[in-house]
Amino acid sequence: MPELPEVEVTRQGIAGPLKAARVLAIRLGKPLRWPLGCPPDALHGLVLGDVERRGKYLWLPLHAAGDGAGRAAGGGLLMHLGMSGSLALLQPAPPPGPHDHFDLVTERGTLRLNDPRRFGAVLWSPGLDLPPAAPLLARLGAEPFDLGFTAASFHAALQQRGAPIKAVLLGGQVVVGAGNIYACEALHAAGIHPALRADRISRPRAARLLAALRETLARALALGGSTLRDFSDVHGAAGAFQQVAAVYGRAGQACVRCGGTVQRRVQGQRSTFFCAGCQRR
DNA sequence: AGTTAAACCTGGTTGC
DNA sequence: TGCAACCAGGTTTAAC
Repeated sequence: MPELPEVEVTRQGIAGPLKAARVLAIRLGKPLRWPLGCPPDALHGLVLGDVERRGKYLWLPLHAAGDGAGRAAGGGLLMHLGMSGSLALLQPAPPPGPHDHFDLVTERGTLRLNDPRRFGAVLWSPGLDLPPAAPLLARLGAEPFDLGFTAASFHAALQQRGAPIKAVLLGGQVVVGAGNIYACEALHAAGIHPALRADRISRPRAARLLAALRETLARALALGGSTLRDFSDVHGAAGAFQQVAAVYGRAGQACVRCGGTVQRRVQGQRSTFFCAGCQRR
């Protein structure tokens, strides 16, 4: 499910309610991508701080109760929603279903991860800048809404890449946040062919692509993300972006901009949707 | 080094 | 109706 907008919608839904909540218990379901990395009991009594997002990861800081400015005790949970994960904040929490694989029970509700495909992850790390979290985040590129990330730096990074621009966007080593839906949509909005080599994109077109990516992600965020199958926000509400997608999932239909036919092709073992009429190499 | 395939899983849809 | 094949929002790991 989740690309940056869906993860950010999730973060915004849980950050306020969980702030300063004390952990009462952990419940584990079937295995996720990695083991938790600590005994579940070790989290009892820890208190949640401000939930952060890095790329498509969520970071839930946890510190010892009554730990004012003293010890650097604690760490946090690094969470990823994988392909089919979503978080819900439940109060009270009903009995877990067959795809509910992680519960963080707090005094202010239960944060529950539902993930049918189990590509998601919940990982304890003593710090965001320490293993095992650090090596996972180290490969990530710039945050798309970071004001320090400019068209010039985007263009410079693209110059180092010989892969198709669609693959570069998906890879997340230049800029994070775009998954298959928003990579397709941003490229369409920018009028760039998905198979164009990244290092052949001119400075003006790179600027246009960065602007298109930001607009696409911001619009999706405003619409609560995309719900293709099973994504929902923490209150169970579906996103609406998929209803306004220009190319994603629209193979064979008319391009909303030029009237051409939207094509589907497989690129790096992922479906790419684009319009050959108005997306140029 | 850098790109491409395989792997991790389940479930829904499509087609014979 | 049954069943096989294919498809799906992601990322790591192994193989060219």
